[in-house]
Amino acid sequence: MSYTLEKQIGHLLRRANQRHTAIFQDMIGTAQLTPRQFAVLAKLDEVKESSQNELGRLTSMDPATTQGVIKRLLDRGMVSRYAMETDLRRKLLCISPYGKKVLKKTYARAHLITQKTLEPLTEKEQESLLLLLQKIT
Amino acid sequence: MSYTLEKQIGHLLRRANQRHTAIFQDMIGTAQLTPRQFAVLAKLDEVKESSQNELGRLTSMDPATTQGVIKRLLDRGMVSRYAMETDLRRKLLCISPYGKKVLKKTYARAHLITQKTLEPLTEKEQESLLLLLQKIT
DNA sequence: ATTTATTCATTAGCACACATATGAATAGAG
DNA sequence: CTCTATTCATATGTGTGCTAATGAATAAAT
Repeated sequence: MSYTLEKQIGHLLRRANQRHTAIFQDMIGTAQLTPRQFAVLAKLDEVKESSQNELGRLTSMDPATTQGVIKRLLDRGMVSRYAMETDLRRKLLCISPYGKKVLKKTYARAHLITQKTLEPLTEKEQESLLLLLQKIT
Repeated sequence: MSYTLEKQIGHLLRRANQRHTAIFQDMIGTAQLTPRQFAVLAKLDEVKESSQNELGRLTSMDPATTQGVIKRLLDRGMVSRYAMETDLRRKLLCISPYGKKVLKKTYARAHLITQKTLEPLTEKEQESLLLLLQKIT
């Protein structure tokens, strides 16, 4: 009946995620963005425009979660929303000039956060971990 | 300026965790336990008794989160709570007979959930992943 | 032995994350 | 060209997960 919580993949994934989130929180600085908010801004900067649900799919969030994240970014003026004439269900989203400005200042910090998270590993181990995680995704 | 969300450690950890949670949800069966609830029951079965905060530390949850998880397990009669005479701040927790019964029936499923989560990887890759995750924790 | 610091459990508030349901709008099949 | 199925955004409810604050109790230090 040996069951060791500390060696379970679920527990380890959760703890690793926990640590990364804490590092993110610590190092993200004055931008005051959450990991999800940053991911959405970065993706929106990449694709330029997108509907809400589509953006959620691009960042691996379900519609209900996406709605909340976008709402907070709208409230803070980092994202703009327009009605779409060709499809009245959709509302097109794009990053606002302010959102873009914040994002640009945050990329460097995001890089440092990634470094700090992977710090305990060698270069090869880092690549290996990313590869293995991609495989189970 | 190249920033690829899909290759970020944070994003990959989150997605891997997401997938594991979904598998857990799918396969946990009639016990209707969440990953956290199962972790707490398993740990409580291991240590036999513990205060709430201590149990939280053993399962990597902060006191506020622990409180909610324990409350739901208490409501469902899977955990019992006693006042502690030597330290009036603490309340001793232990798994109830019903909780133990549910837990025993769930261990096998937990094992299958782990297998399913790691399925895309070879045996060596699985060990490697667990090791790397432990290192960044 | 009194002050100070720490710990315990709880609460409030914010931010995901998911299931499920809704009404509106579009797309697909006959 | 209807009827049906799907998609879009939203809403509600539950369950983490965190910060910060609280009051009660214990431990540590002078």
